[in-house]
Amino acid sequence: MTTPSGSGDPSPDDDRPGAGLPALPSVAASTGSSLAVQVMTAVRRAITAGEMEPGRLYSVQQLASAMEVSRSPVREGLLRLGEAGLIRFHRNRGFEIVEVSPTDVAEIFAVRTALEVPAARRAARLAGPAELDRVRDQWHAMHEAARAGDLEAAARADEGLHRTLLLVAGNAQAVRLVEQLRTTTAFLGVVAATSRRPLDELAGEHDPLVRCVLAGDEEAAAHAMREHLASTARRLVAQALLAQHTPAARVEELTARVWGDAAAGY
Amino acid sequence: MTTPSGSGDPSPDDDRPGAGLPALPSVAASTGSSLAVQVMTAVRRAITAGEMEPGRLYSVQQLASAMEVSRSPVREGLLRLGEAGLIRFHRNRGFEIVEVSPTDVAEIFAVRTALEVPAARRAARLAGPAELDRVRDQWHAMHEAARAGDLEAAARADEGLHRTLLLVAGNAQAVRLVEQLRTTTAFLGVVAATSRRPLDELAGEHDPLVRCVLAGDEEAAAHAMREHLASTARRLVAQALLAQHTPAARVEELTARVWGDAAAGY
DNA sequence: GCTGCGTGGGTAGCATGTCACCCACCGGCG
DNA sequence: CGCCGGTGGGTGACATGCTACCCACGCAGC
Repeated sequence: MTTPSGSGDPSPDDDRPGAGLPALPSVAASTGSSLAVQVMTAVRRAITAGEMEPGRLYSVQQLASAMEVSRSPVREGLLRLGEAGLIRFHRNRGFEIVEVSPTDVAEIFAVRTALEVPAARRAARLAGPAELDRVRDQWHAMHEAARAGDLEAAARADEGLHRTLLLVAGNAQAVRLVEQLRTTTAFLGVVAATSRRPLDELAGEHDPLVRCVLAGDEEAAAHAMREHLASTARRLVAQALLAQHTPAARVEELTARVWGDAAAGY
Repeated sequence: MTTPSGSGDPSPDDDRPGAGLPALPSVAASTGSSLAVQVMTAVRRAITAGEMEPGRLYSVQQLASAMEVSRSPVREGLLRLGEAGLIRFHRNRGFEIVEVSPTDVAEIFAVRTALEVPAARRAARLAGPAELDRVRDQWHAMHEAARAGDLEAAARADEGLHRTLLLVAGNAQAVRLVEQLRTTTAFLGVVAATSRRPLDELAGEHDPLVRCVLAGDEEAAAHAMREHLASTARRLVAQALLAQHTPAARVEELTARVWGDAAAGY
């Protein structure tokens, strides 16, 4: 049993599709939820960790034996990832990691701008004391995580902050959609954060936004959110261009093309 | 084999969960794609047709035998529907059709406004001759369908028109998200269209929008799109309120609460 | 040496078996 | 008469068998 790749056959050409696949983080420990979502998490982490790369074909059977579960939950989790656009299935051939293109990133942030800028404006107006406390808490948590260098915690706090603002604005659908978009750009973000050192900077970027929301200044909050998202977009688009081996210029041009009058019109 | 429910046992009490389930439209004919998506389509149609109603518990086994396929593709399709929010699973008890709440509808249209109004503006500016032709074609198709009283065709043309405008605006992610939101409100729309007679009216509502886009008048196109979406939102929110047996008032108040300054700010 | 075709390995998709679990029902006990 | 624990049916989740299908490789023919 175990993985069939372990049968002492170190064939020199590991270039054929799906030969290597370094032992995936066994899914064993986390008993919190269904196996399918554990598989989703594991695959996402494997992608961010660079253990699975785009352009290569993997198979359900392969992952299943690597994770020591059956094919059913693996297939289920992968299908859900596929629906989210993270992987793509090729009928009877396997699936591959979808490379997030710079255009995708720019589009995603255009959408997020359209949704989150008005949300920030509304949050500044509508937030009650309890909600403001929650915003403050997550803000502090983010700075805390940044100081400790804890990437994952910082990402969680960042997500929580944006989520809270959207919730306060009162649109649950927008919360859902933004969260969905976020998972697509997530690994890019992690890679970007590890390759550089903008953790403090990233946390600090939220400061004006949070301050404006706490002060109830609607227009300033909207402006701060727009600036924050634009900054993040530039960073991640550049990262995506880099990952594609494109001569990492054209960042401004790409974001401008997709955004257009967004920055002015919203 | 076949369905076990056909074993000549017309027990009089069909009130227990999931007893009835009138023979679902067998999924046999459409061989275009995987069984799972055929199941999704079939279930959606069953919901719109009123063959499956909210508040009642159904099961995978039940649907599988009704459609004469195995449980695997049914389960797969249902999970995807669940992720989209159309159905909700109750652990070890079955699943139920989720009733689309008026709040959901209002939120969905708030999001669509945020995305589609700028898209209309950009489409008016960026559309080339070929794209304008396509817009025109779909517009004509919609009027044609309205004249013929073909609900489904009209809905397709409507969707195609909005999709084209978003595509012209250059944001594929927005296309994807709007399409996703659309499937949620789809059955409500169908019900609304059948119960009243606003097919011509609905088609005519697109006229100013299309004209402005064709004329390249950005601001007018944006304004027309906003008006169109607001009108549709009012209609569907009212419909949702009606479906919930709520004293169908408060339409304005609900949309205003969710939209807030959206109508002014975008 | 180059091209066309058969063949085999591997894959996704579907069908079916199995299990732990939850809830409704029911009979006995207080 | 009301509460309460046993029990059985039904469910989702997972494991596994099976099949049509696609693609790469290799061999025969030119």
